[in-house]
Amino acid sequence: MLTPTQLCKCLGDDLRLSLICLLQGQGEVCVCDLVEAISAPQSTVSRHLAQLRQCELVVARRQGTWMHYRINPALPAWAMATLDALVEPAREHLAIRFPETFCCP
Amino acid sequence: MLTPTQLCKCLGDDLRLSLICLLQGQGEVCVCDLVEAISAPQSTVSRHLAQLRQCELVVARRQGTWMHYRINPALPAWAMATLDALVEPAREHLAIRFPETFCCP
DNA sequence: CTTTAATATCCGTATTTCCGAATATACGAA
DNA sequence: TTCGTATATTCGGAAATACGGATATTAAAG
Repeated sequence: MLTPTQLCKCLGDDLRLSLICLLQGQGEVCVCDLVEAISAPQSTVSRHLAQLRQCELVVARRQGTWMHYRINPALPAWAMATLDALVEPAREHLAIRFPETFCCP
Repeated sequence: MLTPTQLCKCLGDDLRLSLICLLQGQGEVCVCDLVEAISAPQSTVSRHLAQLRQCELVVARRQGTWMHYRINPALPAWAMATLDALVEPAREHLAIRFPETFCCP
């Protein structure tokens, strides 16, 4: 079960916080879009996504060879509130820009 | 200036999050009370307090030989909102208990 | 000026975390 | 089955972080 310390540890990294910013309010996003938006090596993005999954901050759905990630909708209220407080200033600070077109249907 | 990632990094540690829980809503608390409440070596507590000060999450006021710490009242709104979301569940998870009597006036 | 109490800093060590190339896996198409 | 694409995991090494005993600093008291 997700603890406050774990949540903060997850969010206390530029790359993971960027991933959360890209997912928050976007429904599902596939890995290739995340890799492109973050412009980091695929293995790095995948490793951080696994960590977010481990903490149950995100959930994944496979569709063929693609994996679609989204914020875990079953997150406890305090965790949701934390994301709500952080995502907007984080988007600014990390200069998050969404991909112009999403690669997966 | 405090960034979202920095804030999360600060809160992503049991001891530092415990300190924040002890300070939140309590006004000023002196180091000896924090050391007692957390029951960790004094040098450890002091080191983490320095880190929180460095990020401007807390401010300190000297009164004689004592140091009184409190949450930085000038924290940006998003940081305040983050603390508000996290402190209550963190108090439960970390089993924070306040000292019965405070040692300093 | 010396002592005592409260707090901060130093320092060597142990642990954790991060990275990305290489490799493995899962799946659909031919 | 074989190939190609998307994603995950492995691995060794580099960097950051945490620890706590010892020591330094600061200030009040005698």
